[in-house]
Amino acid sequence: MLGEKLKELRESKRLLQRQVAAELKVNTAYISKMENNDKPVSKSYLSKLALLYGVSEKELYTLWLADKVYDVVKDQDVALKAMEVAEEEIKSKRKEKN
Amino acid sequence: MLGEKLKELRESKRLLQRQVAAELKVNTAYISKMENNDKPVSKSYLSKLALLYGVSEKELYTLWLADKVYDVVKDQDVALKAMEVAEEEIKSKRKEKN
DNA sequence: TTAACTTGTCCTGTATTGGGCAAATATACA
DNA sequence: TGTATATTTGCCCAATACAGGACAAGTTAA
Repeated sequence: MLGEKLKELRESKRLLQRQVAAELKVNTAYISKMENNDKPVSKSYLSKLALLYGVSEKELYTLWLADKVYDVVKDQDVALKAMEVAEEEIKSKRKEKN
Repeated sequence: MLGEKLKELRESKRLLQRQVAAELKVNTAYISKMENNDKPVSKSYLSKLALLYGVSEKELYTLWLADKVYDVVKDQDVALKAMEVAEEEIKSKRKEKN
């Protein structure tokens, strides 16, 4: 999800992986892997990528986090149920805070 | 969430941590930590616990997975949004399968 | 006071990250 | 068509993080 987004953004900006790689000071293989979900995107690059692509860091971070959640539950048949339970927990913790 | 459940179940069965610990062949400190969410519950114990407490392994597994999800998103202000995005991804992947 | 539970610290082993490098593929284009 | 450029893929590796506990000491509850 973050990978696809990054690819979309890069293409919409007409940038080459080579250019993005230079910006992040990594090689193109790593960029390719990020965009294809072969490697997790390192959190530390989110701000640079957001700046480069002109989107908010929050947007990228949300997708980054969604990827992490997805990794946890993918292929599990109780995935949706588990997420629902976790969601309720989040909500109830938030209420406590107030 | 799994921790609380395990504690509930144990108490409803009138078992001591010592007894459960013996069953799993670990010491009571570890049991205590599982029940208090100080340590993740090892997946490999779920079946034994389910048997011991007379509940389905699936039920415990769902809570176990919910814990994992919760760990990923807790304290993040985009938690709910991220989960929602991940949920959509799960659903769309499932549709693909058919 | 004793048994039950919790907490802090420590340790070992395994898994995961964050990459690089080289080779293989795909794409564009003259 | 050939060839250069872009991208992907496979394999590798070091560093770090995390799991799965043990143990001892501290607390709590009967």
